[in-house]
Amino acid sequence: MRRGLEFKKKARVILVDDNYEHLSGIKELIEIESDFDVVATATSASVAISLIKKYRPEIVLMDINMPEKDGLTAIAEIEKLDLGVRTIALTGYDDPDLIFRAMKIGAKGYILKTMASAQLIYAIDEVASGKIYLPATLSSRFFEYFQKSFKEETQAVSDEENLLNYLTQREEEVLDLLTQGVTYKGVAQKLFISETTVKTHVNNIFQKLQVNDRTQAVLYALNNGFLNRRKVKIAI
Amino acid sequence: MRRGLEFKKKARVILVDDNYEHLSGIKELIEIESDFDVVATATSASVAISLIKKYRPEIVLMDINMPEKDGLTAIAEIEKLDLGVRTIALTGYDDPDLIFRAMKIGAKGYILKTMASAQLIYAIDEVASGKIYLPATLSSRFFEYFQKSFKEETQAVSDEENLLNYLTQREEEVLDLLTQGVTYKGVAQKLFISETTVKTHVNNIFQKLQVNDRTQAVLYALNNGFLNRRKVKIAI
DNA sequence: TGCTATCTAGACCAGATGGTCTATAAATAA
DNA sequence: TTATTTATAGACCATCTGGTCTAGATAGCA
Repeated sequence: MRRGLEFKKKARVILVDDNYEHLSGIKELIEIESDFDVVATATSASVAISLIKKYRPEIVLMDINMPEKDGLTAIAEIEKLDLGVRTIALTGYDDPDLIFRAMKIGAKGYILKTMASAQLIYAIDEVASGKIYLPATLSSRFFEYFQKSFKEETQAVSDEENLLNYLTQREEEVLDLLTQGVTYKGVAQKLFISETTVKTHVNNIFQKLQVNDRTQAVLYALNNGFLNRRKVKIAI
Repeated sequence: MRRGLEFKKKARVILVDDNYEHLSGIKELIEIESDFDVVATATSASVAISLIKKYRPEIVLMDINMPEKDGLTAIAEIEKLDLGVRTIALTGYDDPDLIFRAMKIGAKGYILKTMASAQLIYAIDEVASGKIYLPATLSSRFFEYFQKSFKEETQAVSDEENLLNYLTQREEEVLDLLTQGVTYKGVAQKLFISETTVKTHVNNIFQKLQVNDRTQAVLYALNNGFLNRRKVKIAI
């Protein structure tokens, strides 16, 4: 009874694991070691989702590695339901990609089955109180992955290689409009220049970016940071 | 002397903080409470960078809030140098946006000035040994921010609103090629169909996506998750 | 069985796009 | 001053793109 006397309602929990033995093990653990209320258990993701709709628990402990519908997809679905249910991913693997994807889709915690039972209870406690919980080791792994994918995306081309840097001011303005799907005629009107001038600029842009048409130019611009002062992509 | 007797080389540290009192305070703390070697200190980011080039320390403790060049920019520059220096951001603010940006550009840790000195030493220890360290509270804040920005991007449009979901299999294939900058002729060749058929598909795509030309179609596709099974954008 | 959706493809045409060449004015750098 | 860069714009032409209409083949559904 870690939390002892208190006024807050006991958090209700649903457990999901395709392994029945493991399921009852965790159930027992939680009931003995904490004052959380295990309102239901499920051995498949689809059953779990209907139980969640029925019981509206605060917390769902979801095994990631399950046949049929996997846990990650299930978590995504639960998040989409937007019932305020907070999901903790539970798995045997500390694969950073798994961790990243789980956190991405909205898991509020991620713990390993090999971790001590106290850590599991602590995690539920933290998540139930509105926090997001990742053990330090997993957090570290997550960030390595996070930074790595970021680096690959952003440092893929240096300033000298980024052909966008060779565009003139006016060419940038034209390209900016092209990336918004504006036609030549539209560009001409917006910039108060003739359509032929637009074409001249566009041809220069093509040459500088080494592309053959507007679509490729737009794609080049989007992929090479033309708007990336505001938005950044992360490889998944 | 937390680490006591050991064979590993003492990690060398450079401290950066525009406040000189604070700087010497931390220096003293590190020298008394740990066996790290403070090889240099700096009160500005630009001085820090030259010191880093000179001393090649393992660790840099960088204050984020400084006049002139701010700490985040400095960290980004240090990362770009690619000297294997591991930087820890040190600041008074637990603003999730700051944390996110720091981790994004490659900071290996982020700690608050208000945190206990033991935590600072622990953070250096962890980072020096190759890990990434974020205290649980900051990590939690980071993830909230991370998930929020993610949700905004991906759930901006529901499935029913996402016109991409109304495309047929074949139309998706065509659009996929268009988003790679392929011409109609190219699409025809790749899909082994006539150019007229491509045009028919493209026209249907335009109608379904309610756009007027290929560029707009490509933009719609990119902005509405056409590739988001692989790549995901995060608002910064 | 008939209805519907999907994929295929042709015809015809207007207009948009892209390629190339030339040329002028203004600003800037050598 | 001269050369270069940038922004402007016209001419000419081939090709690509997009709009509309028709239509056959196939598959699935009611």
